[in-house]
Amino acid sequence: MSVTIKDIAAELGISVSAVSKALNNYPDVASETKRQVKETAQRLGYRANITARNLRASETRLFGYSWQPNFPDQFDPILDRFLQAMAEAAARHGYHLLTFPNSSVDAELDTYAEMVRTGQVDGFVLSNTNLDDRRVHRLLENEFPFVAFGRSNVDWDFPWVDVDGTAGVRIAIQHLIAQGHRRIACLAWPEASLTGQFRLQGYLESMEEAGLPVEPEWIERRENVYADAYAAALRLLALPAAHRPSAIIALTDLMAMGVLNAAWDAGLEPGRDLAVVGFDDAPMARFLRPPLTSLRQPIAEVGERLVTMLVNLVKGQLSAKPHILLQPELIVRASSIVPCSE
Amino acid sequence: MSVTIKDIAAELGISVSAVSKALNNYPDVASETKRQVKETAQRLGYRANITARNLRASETRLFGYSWQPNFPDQFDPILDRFLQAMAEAAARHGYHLLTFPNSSVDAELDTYAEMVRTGQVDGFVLSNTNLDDRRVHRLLENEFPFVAFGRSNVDWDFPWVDVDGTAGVRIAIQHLIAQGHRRIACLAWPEASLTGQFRLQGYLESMEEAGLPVEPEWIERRENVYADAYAAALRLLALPAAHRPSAIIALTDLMAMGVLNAAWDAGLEPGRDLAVVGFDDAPMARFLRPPLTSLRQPIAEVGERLVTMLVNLVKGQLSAKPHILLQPELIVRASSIVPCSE
DNA sequence: ATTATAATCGAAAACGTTTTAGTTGTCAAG
DNA sequence: CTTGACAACTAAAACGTTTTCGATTATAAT
Repeated sequence: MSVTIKDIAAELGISVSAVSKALNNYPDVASETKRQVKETAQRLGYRANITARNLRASETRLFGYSWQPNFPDQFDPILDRFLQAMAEAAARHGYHLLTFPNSSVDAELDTYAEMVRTGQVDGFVLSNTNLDDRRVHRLLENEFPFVAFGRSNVDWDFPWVDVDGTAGVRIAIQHLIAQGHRRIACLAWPEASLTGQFRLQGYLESMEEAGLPVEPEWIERRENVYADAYAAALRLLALPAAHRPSAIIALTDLMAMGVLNAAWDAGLEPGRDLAVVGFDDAPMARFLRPPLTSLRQPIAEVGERLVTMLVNLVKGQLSAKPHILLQPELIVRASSIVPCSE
Repeated sequence: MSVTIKDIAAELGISVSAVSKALNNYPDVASETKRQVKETAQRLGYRANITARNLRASETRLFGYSWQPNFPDQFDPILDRFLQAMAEAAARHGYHLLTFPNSSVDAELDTYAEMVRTGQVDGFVLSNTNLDDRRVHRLLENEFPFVAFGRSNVDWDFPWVDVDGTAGVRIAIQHLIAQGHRRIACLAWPEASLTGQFRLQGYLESMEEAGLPVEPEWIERRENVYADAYAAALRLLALPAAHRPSAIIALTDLMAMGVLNAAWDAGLEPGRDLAVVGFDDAPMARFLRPPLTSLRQPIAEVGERLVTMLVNLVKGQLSAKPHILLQPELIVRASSIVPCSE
């Protein structure tokens, strides 16, 4: 069918091992032979059979990436770019990406186990990790190569890249304070989320630094669901005037959309009567009404760093487990630029 | 390292071929032996080495899916669910998905060629096909298995699944007409797009059927870019009152967002002063202001059908090339439910 | 008792590559 | 003339399966 190493050997009247070594630039083959081999390989259109090479080297040059389908009304605004960044970085190193969304944690764990045992991938990229993450635990246990977008337990030593949510929210809060806001609320996540903790911490820190009080009712812990965010925002806006926040930061653009609509429905104009900040800088954030100020994650860099880390890891060229914390960028738009009219 | 077929053979004192045949339920192996083999395989935690099996069978049980990164301000609202549907269907048949976004058509073609020759995948899934699609042309030429989300030249015989854009837009227009609208505009795509042609055809057909005139200036052909859609909508809304459309259908939700914002900026309230319909039913469509009426593509079914078709194709169990046309569903929301006040 | 038939298993090749351990031949040093 | 070093190559094993073909045994039919 397709042209193999054997065909080249036959063509030149030499052995297959000579051909293989010529193609792989072994030192113990004459440069003239190398030249001839490469020339014939080119001429016959030879391409090494990946599967055979993989069997020999017991590797697959494949990385697995799994994510969990979101709730129906949710969406992952950055999956697209994340996948692209990872796939491109992988291709640069001769790897490819195997994607397998799983509907549940258990299904995901099963798939991991299956892939580890069948040797289907050389390593994994995890995302949305959390405290006591079972995937991290399992892979550490099996000593299988992986990197993670996100942190987990501090005593688990594994390579990760994360975006500094604390610093990001601090920047956003400082931006709001600079515009004169003093009553700032935070639409946070349930305590179980480590990412949520980091981001909330940024809120608390910067408020305290600015000497601003934080009323307990300004912190709403909700799931990353539109309806929950909408309801919470309505409640915040219904507070008595002296306590009503003039700015709200939401930990997701999805939640920020709930805030925007709650404001409109409460008879307020977001961007004028209420400052709103989101997180993620989803592609549609700039098209909302008003355009949404949001924290942009350097998602392409995250993907690129993760993959190169993983490549080095499987090659054994990684002495310590790197921990990389990247900084988000505040993209200021109309939803937060109007100074607070105290 | 890991447990192979040889270990089972040694454990039971039989040959590797017997073990292999037992595991694959060959008829010429005693049922008692089968039982023992399977029991030991279970006990030792045996998993067949995929690479070895692939080399033997000269297949990879991998399907390739490539897509082109969108323009910066665009986003693919359905990539997430499409990938999920495909990956899950693939997993059910023992296949996995290799994803490799490419930045240009040429890069994509190169990657295809590379993968075909190295035998890295057993087949491809294409999407966003168009007339004279070079990918389709190449793969047909090489007789390499593939299926496509979308149609192409009528004289090219290949398996595809598509969503009936013509029928979809017809439903939407009929919905608008039923609400009393008579001046309906269409924010279409450049002529080069086959999908755009199909959808526009639905507009033209249903307008003609209803005996409604179509003024040339009601058809705006623009790229699928927010700014272009916004500008076009502003122009439509600036038409003299007698010619100004009371409803606009956009061929994408992204373009529909441009229409919504143009309406607001023109001092109109979309949903009350102007009906707007989009296409795709992006996840955020329901959260827009007002919630956007849109045509929902059965994207999960598209993905599932494509993959099962491809599985049958590579297995040679496909006599004719199937052509499947699925119907979109009109999701009616506030942006179009208020009857036109003529 | 002989032969045919079926049932069960094993030996070995094959997939295409890489790599180890030689093997040859040449040439210079002793 | 021997020895050793070196360059350039080859044979063959190995990776873990699957599958063809032949071998063995037992059973049934003649």
